[in-house]
Amino acid sequence: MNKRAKIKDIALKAGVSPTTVSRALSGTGLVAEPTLSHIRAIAETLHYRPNISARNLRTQKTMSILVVVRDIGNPFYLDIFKGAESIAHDAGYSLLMANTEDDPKREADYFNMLSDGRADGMILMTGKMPLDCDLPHDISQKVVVALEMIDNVDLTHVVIDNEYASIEAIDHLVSLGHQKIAYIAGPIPEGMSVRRLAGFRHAMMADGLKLPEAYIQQGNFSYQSGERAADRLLDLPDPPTAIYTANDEMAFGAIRAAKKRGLSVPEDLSIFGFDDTYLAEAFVPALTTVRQPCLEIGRRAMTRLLAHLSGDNPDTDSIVVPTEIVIRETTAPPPQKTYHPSS
Amino acid sequence: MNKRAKIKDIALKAGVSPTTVSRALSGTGLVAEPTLSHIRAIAETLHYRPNISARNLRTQKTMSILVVVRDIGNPFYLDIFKGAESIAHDAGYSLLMANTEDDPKREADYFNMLSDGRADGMILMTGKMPLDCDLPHDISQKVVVALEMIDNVDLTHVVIDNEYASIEAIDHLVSLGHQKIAYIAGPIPEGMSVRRLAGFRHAMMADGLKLPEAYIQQGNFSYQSGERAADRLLDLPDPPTAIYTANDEMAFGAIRAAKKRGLSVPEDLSIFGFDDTYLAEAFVPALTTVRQPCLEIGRRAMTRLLAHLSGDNPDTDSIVVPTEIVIRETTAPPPQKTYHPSS
DNA sequence: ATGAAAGCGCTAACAT
DNA sequence: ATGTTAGCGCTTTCAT
Repeated sequence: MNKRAKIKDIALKAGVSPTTVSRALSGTGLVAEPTLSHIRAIAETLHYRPNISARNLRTQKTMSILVVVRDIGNPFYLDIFKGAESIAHDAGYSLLMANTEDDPKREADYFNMLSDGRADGMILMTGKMPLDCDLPHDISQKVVVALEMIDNVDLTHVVIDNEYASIEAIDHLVSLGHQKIAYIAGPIPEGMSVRRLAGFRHAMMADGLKLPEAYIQQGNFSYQSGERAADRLLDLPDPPTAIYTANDEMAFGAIRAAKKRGLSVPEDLSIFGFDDTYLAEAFVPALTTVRQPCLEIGRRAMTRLLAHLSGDNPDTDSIVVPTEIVIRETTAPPPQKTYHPSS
Repeated sequence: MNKRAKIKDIALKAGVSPTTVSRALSGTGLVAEPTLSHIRAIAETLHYRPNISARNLRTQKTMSILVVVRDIGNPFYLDIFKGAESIAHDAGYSLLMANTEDDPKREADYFNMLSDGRADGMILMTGKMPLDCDLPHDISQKVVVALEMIDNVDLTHVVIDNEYASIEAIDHLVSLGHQKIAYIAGPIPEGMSVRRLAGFRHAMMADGLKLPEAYIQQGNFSYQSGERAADRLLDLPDPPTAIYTANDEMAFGAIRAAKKRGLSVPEDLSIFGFDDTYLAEAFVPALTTVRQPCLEIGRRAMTRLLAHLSGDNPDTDSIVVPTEIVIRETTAPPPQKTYHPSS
């Protein structure tokens, strides 16, 4: 094996200048036909492959995009990755995994990578801007925010309408006859949790339902916290007949809490999740939930980012992708009034 | 905002040569003390950050690693990513997501990226080598195979002992009193599926149990296929009292099949999964399963790869990481039979 | 301990 | 349509 061929070698062998070779190979359409195919043939013979670092240095691009999340171990991001990856790959871009673990140093690191030209753009899903780092001056054309909103920044956001989603969910429960509906919220004051809670309050009010404060319990998105929150709810003197949760995992926890005390889901207690994660469908009983179109979020975010990078669309207006409720097996009309749960 | 400072600017301001600046900043220890801190101070003032493309071009490195999977949407990889990322990040490397979708073209693409110097190394989890591409001559120092084995290649493998894992699982079921144990396999002839099936057969034989061929059903790792396979098993004239599955999702499907026909898990039927995926624990009932130490697999694979890249350890001997069985709520002694006395 | 000079491989301005 | 020239910003001999 010799060393790799470079443009110069091809030029020499083809009897043209390196420039012509470069032009021929990158398909600028500025090279006449006989030369073109001649060059291509030689490149083929020599197994030519461009040196990417050299190109990157010259063009000031890297053809890679940072995808920044809090926890790379969270399955929720998977479809977003997948959607973003498919768009990026088609455009010749690669995805760089960026995992902040909520560590401010890491958050800053990844922004520095952007400034350093180690990546051309970023899809930011941590819900926060970093401290202590140089933001690129053209940040609005390099960063798209997805999933979690960040207030007061002029960046494109790709998000769902958390409030509307809650209204749809509650409306469905109400249409089944539920009046005593409780909510298990995510950690406050995180933006997403706050908005979903607001949506719930809003929906309950719009439907004219009573909402005792004890009907709002807080979890941290883990199934364990959902189980504990549901325990508190079911211990209430006047427990709810339906529980709406801020994510699917807490819904799974709530199902566990119900089963533990001999309650059937959905006969004795309805459960409504949020996210339509992987396995919501496989769960027994299959979870009724709000579907977030994660593939779509990933695609839209990447599409907009690429438009920014190519200068095709500098707008930073937000993109709201629609959610839909998916009715499965964990919701049903409330039980008839009895003192004891029926078997 | 001015344009970014470069080494030359610092050199000018510090009254030294670019060479000295480079040496000072990369900590080679070849610069005397007064100069050193002087240079550092100026770099700080100018917010100097090195141009990575230039460095890459010069050093022929990129400090990034390809992580190649069949389907980036599969949650199973998450902890492997996480483990690999933590090691890589500490060493200053970034991870490039590579998603093959089982497309030979993509598989080749990612190897080409390696050859092209777009990435320094690769962790390969697709279980196959690509066709139609130039493999780097020093491939054994650039590629580590994880999770799925590839036969006849001289590359480091980081894998679990699928056979031993099956033996442990079956032994547990046997110790509970089960004799009629069926298996839902993954797609044959994929390496992983073949090995787990072999392990199951081996274990059944070792325990002296009868194994009718109908007790081995095949799925494709989806929960739906698990449900269908379990249906076939439970329709048998002499159905099993325990089902062992090649992954957790198919186990969830089997639980669904059982519930559908009014069978309780684990009272009427025991289910034993494989992987200990996310949610195995949250499932109701919580799934008894074989835990694959994915974080560890990711860490070990990356550690070895970095050792290869730095030349510290050129060995390609395989690394076998231990599994363990996790007993939760889906396994119990088989139901009593009036005419079959048991423990 | 520091500097001068060369060059990694590519592409883009500016000719012709 | 093709060539000439220059240079992206860094690191690394090789000299002093």
